[in-house]
Amino acid sequence: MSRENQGPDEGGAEAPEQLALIRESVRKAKVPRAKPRTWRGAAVAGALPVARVLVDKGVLHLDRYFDYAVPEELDAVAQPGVRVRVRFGAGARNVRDGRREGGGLIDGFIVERCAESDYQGPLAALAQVVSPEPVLDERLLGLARAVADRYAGSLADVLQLAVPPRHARAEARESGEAPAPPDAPEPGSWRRYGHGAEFLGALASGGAPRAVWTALPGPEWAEEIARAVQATLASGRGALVVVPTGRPAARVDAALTELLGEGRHALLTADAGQEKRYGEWLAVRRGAVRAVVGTRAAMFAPVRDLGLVVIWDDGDSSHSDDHAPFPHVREVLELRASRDKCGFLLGSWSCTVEAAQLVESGWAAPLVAERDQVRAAAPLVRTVGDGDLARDEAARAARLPTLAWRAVREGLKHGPVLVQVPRRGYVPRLACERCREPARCRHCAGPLEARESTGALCCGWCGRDEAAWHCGACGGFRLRAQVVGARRTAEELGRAFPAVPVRTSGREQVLDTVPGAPALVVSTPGAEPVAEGGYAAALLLDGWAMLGRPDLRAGEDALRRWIGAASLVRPQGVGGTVVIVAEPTLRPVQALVRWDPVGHAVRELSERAELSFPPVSRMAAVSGTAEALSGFLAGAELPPDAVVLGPVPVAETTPGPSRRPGAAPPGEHWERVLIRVPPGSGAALAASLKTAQAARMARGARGVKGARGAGSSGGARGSKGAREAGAAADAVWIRVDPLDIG
DNA sequence: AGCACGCCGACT
DNA sequence: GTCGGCGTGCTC
Repeated sequence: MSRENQGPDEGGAEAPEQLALIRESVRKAKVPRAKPRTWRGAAVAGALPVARVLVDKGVLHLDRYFDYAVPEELDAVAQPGVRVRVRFGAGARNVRDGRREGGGLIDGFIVERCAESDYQGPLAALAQVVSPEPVLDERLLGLARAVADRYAGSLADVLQLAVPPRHARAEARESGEAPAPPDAPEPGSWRRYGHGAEFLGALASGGAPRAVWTALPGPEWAEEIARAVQATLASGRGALVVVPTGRPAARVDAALTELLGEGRHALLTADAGQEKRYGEWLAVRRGAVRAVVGTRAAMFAPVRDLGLVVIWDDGDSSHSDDHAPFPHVREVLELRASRDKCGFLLGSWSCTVEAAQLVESGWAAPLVAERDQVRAAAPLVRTVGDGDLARDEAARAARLPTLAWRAVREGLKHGPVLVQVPRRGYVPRLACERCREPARCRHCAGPLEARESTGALCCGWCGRDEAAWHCGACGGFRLRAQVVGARRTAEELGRAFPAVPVRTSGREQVLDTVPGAPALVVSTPGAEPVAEGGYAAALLLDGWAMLGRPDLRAGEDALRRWIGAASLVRPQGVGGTVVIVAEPTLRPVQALVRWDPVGHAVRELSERAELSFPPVSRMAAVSGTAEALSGFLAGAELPPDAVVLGPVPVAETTPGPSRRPGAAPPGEHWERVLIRVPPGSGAALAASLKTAQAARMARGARGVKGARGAGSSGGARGSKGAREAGAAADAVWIRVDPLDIG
């Protein structure tokens, strides 16, 4: 049943403007098309009087547009892409005595101007055009929609990531003119790679090459990226570079300034203020700046005539957005490269399984150096395994094997020495030092943990203290336990090498660079300072801890972090040495010794294929109460080749600073299924999940609380009885490409 | 989410 | 008759 408020003057041939106010609702035969009009009888735009608006209201509407009438006075500014404010809500149609009540003002974007609407009813008018700046052009909208589809998320959620909040002062400033394109660069150190010069040449001549680039260790990568950008600019196109954090962003920024001069590129990072951020973004959108380097939010930067997208170090978890629908920079840039037919460059010292897959599928070409180039650039890597440690009683007590000791002492004669220590709290699980049997609670067999505060042993499941643990398998009573933090390692090393300054770099305080003079630099992974002239040596401690995590990516991640540290060390030709304390038979350790991250990734990839694991198969996780989950699955029309794994109980909300999205709210029991589809069915899976979710929302199921950020929780649980409790219980969380599997 | 509509029981 | 609680459905 439709409830049209058709006025008496309805359906005639009168001009769209100057329509009388609608009074009481009069039911009439359906009129095929609604005429735009405004409530107070104000005039509407003559041509294209309907504005199709994307209302920015989260998960509610999924991907629907709403039509509004364009008042005459807004005709000129109400162009596609501009931000608007509109009345939205049930109250908006409460028409009595010509007064509209309720229906608050909310933000939206005009997506399109049309001659008529297919909505059968009177249109409300745009309340306000916030600014004439067309921030959401067709390209960006298309990309946002593709990302929403890929991740089974809502368009509005993606737009929140893609369009920064407006800042009026920034908008008022002129952005200036785009400078003339620079000359094409010399290949420089790109010559070290088989097809490096060729790749640059293709970019400079307007081509769209796609490459997975395994960067040689050392500091040249930033300049190499800058040269690729310059080559793209030389072709008259724009370029976009996304790096994981502010530090590498600063390096690429410096390299671009060096190569292109000031003012030819924008730096888009999270720590800039809103005004600066929006100003830079606008300069990019307006075409005044053609090159962008930034962290993950920059992946949506509206670069004009995009010719190249670059992602550096795609294995870094910072590339995964932490807002719904959790898009990953690599995936978004892949979409951009495909949609805009532009070049694509994925660079890393290491290699993810996903990168290997891009090469294997033929989507991108490998961009690698010859073996002798690798040997010339990489340090010498030596291992200290369990066997060596066992034979090395004295060193064991000091946690520093003889070989490592010697490498440090030797290195310190020639320059700074890096010591990489896993972060505290990076502990996998406690195990018997002698036989490696995991340490379990004698009551419930849960994993034993060391209490944060006291270090005392307790059970991670039942919480009981364990005062006198001994190994059930071999009777040993020593645990291989906590990773010693960077600070304590620094103290120990300071005592061992009293004449040498010791510096630490970690989460709280990250050092950017250290001088080339002899010093011990103790750092957690990812926080390693760059040393002037490179480190003379590096020591990678507690490798077992890095590998011990119950995660599909543990091996790949460990190798990435080791290579990240080892890449800061001088080449072996000038004495650069790395000592890693880890079992030399383990695959990632061997890959480090051989400096073969690609081989490692390729092997992982084939194993994942055999096991039907991502990224070969695509997975999605759906979580909620048992009831909501079964209801969702019953209603979903999954692709025929989908396999549903589970449900299994969701791990209790982890006690920690950030509650993981998809974890059960406190006091609720949630379950999770993983849904897996074979290669080629990923899009169908996402579509079916989105459809099922939309259908559920349309019926009573209330939106997922906190879908827009992990924070918000329960609401008015239990207060108003079944309705609200039922609504919360109905909600399910959907995450395509969940991170924590394995 | 909000909000209005409408159905049904209770009461001046 | 009419008031108001709450279940249902819509938002241009």
